[in-house]
Amino acid sequence: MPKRGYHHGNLRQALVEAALRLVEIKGPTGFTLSEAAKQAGVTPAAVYRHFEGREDLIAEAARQGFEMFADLMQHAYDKYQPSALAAFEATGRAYLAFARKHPGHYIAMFESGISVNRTPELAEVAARARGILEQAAADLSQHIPAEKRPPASMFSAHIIALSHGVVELYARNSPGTASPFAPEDLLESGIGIYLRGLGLIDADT
Amino acid sequence: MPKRGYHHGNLRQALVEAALRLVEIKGPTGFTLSEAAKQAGVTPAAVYRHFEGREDLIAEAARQGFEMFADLMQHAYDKYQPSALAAFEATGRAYLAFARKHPGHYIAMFESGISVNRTPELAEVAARARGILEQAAADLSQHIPAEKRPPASMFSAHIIALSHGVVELYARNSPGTASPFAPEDLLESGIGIYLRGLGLIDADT
DNA sequence: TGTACATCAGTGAACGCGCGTTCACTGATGTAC
DNA sequence: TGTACATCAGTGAACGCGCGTTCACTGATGTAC
Repeated sequence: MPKRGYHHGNLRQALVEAALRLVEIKGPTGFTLSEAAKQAGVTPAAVYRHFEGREDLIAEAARQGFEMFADLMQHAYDKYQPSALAAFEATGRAYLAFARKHPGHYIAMFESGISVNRTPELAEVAARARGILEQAAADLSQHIPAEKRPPASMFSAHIIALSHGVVELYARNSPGTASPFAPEDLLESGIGIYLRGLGLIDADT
Repeated sequence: MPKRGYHHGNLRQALVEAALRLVEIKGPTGFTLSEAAKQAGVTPAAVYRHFEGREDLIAEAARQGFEMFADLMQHAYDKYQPSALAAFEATGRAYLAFARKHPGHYIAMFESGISVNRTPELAEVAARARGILEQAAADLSQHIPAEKRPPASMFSAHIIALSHGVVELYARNSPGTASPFAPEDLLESGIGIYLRGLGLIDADT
């Protein structure tokens, strides 16, 4: 029974976690293969037993991020069924919550410069995450009169863009860009106004 | 009459432009002082006659970007006066237009990792740009009944976030992230729905 | 249970590279007379 | 207009550094008998 690997135990995952820590603290540029190896208590060369190279390591960090992200989305979506509206709002909130809770993953996914099409696995899990938001938007779109109904994937694109913008501009510790609003409030109110604009919630709230 | 500088003519600006080109083509990481110098036909050491170092060079590129950005915003705002609504919409559109037209500047400003508080000049011009959007939002907010009027700076934050999100996620040449919508349409429709949500434009459009 | 062997995760040294930065210099340009 | 001088933009060589990657190796672990 091979309870542990050789020597280190689980170096592969330790390297991913070191990379996440680096990227979180020092930004997308701050990650280097050598430093990640050092933090995992290992020689840079050891990394090549588990990854093809620098890019492959950060891509794995991003993949794990998308996996968690998609799970979180799915959970938020399921939890508020069968209300299309509540489910849609919840997936939007889950976006920001994820960025707050897992900044390293978020950076690896969206700011590290790796392409989502780097590997089929990465593309697949990213598509899964996007698919959930689009499903929520499609559910919601049922409640809009067919003749004035814009495409559902447009809704989700709007919400993703708004969420991403809030994260990048207001939820980062950019010194001096301090907004008087908490990112959560900003996103919540923005989504609220948007949904009112779709005629899906009352105007007098 | 010193019509030109020594030797090169206007190395300072040539270096800024080389940096912009690099950052546009190879991303925020792709810029190096040495490469910028090389592209300007000059030794890396020459850069130090005009800038304190690498950071100072990219910061100047960002500063010039914010200057143009603020001018563009101001122009969009002025052009559609006295209609608060048209002016607000126009500043939103100007955001995306700027990102499209000056990708190098945009990257230097928002993706290069330099802080807007690096120098007072940079902070000042960034504040000027933000101020125009907030003014447009404040004008607009006059048209909302006072008792149900959210703070104006919240409007502008929503629009900035949405615009930034659209740029980052849909207006970049990220292979495979291709959306079925043109970024301009996405932003236009998003702002439209948002303004409807504020009760500022008719619901039946 | 004990021993001989095979596996392979991690080592340590080395590589070539481009980076940002420094320094004494040189030589083209502008200026004073 | 011509000459001597001062200025200072850009040079070229050098630096120390950390990077990603390669390679032959070693020695701990797992396995066969």
